[in-house]
Amino acid sequence: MKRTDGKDEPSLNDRIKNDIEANIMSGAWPPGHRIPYEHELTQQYNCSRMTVSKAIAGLVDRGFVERKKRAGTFVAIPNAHRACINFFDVRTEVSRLGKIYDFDLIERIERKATAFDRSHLDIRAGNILQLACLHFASGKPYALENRIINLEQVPEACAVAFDHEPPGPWLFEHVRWSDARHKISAITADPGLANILQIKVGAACIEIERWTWRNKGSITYVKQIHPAEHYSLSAEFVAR
Amino acid sequence: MKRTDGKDEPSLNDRIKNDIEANIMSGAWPPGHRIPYEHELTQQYNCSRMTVSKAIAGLVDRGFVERKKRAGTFVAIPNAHRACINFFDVRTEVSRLGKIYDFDLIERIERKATAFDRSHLDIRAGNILQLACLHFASGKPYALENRIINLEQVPEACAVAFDHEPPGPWLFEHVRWSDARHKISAITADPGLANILQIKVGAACIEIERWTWRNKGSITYVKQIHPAEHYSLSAEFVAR
DNA sequence: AAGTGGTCTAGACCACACA
DNA sequence: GTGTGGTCTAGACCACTTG
Repeated sequence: MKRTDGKDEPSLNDRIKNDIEANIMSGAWPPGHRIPYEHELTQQYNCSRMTVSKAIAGLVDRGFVERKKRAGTFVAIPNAHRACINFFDVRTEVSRLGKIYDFDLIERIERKATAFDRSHLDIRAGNILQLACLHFASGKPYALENRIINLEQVPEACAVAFDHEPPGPWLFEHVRWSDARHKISAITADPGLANILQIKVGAACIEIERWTWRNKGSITYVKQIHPAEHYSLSAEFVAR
Repeated sequence: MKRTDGKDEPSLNDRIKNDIEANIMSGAWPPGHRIPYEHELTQQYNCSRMTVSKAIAGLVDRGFVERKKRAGTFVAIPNAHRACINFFDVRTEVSRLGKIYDFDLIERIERKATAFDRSHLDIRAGNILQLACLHFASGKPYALENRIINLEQVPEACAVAFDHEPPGPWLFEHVRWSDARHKISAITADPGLANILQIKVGAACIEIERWTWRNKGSITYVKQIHPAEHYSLSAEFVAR
């Protein structure tokens, strides 16, 4: 079937997708319910199987249905839902808040990997670059960042001073990564941290640790500590 | 999509995907680089255009490339990366930790929506169900949960006592939602909270708030507070 | 053994953005 | 105009799984 010219906004496979999704959302097709076979939808929409397959593939990607060979396609039984956080680098984050970004480079050390570095970067040996910096939003401390970079994976970092450009954006532009793991915790400020972040001792902070890989090679480990008073994370739902 | 976890032979479109991805990952094709035209890939892999198109569609979904009509397909310029948290209900979460789950229903109130309820559920009027419960992991307080349910969207909840099944799993099974927003913050325990969670006053806690909708209808708002000492969130990278 | 989804082909027409 | 991606067809063979 050719597409009827004129008033066709959505593609046919989008229409099929939406129709099935509506049936699931309304509860008409509860979890575990078998949706029509592909060949039935083919007849119902008077289209080829490829089009039906593409529609269902989209629903599979979003976790609405599961395909089982020889049995059919079924409304998925949700057991978890997924929430996504968009992590921008701190500079971008502060800009998006409409505040003026600044940062101080506190420490920049190039050295052989210590036991700490080896465990956090999951490497056996090699040289690393350790960086510490304090990010400001309109003059107020916004986050303390401690980072180590695996120089075997990112040798170019040796040549960068990081006194004018923070390491986050630089890495964003220079290194492509394939995997990252984050750990989000809550801590209270000890006197040293409180002094740096200009908050009260015992104040709540959010700690974000991130390990980053390109394929199997560890790129960087970073720990960012934010005063909780003016910081929270927001995450949006995605089905899958 | 076919998940080739084992020693499966990858499909042709998977091979094309992986080849392109490898070129992007290695840096051979930097951000902004135009990847080969579809008809070129068609020749290179000796396959039909549909197969190439399917491969590229997968890369678009994962945020690796962008297609532009009349111009070609280009390596995407990353400006943020996305991390996903899998939220299970607390009962499942505790079970997955290998601990014994239990909970106490502290409060169950059915009432007309107050100003608090109306702002948190984004409704003008109506009846709501307020629930408070304390979750335990092997006998230790694991999380304090405060929840309100919009009875206009979930009238069946009226008939449920929630003294044997916690509200999270019940909602999971009975209501399908389309959108959710989460806010993750760090707080310190005041004396009341410390007493309930059996932690020290001033101890760090992670607070997770969640607003849930089905299409435009607000379903539930929930706030969970976890002692930070034994709790953190982990998030995995997804390109898009 | 039968019927499902998984993948693929070799075409086709279209809208669109750029030259 | 021209050539790109966007979508679709009407078949086909295969692997898998379950009745």
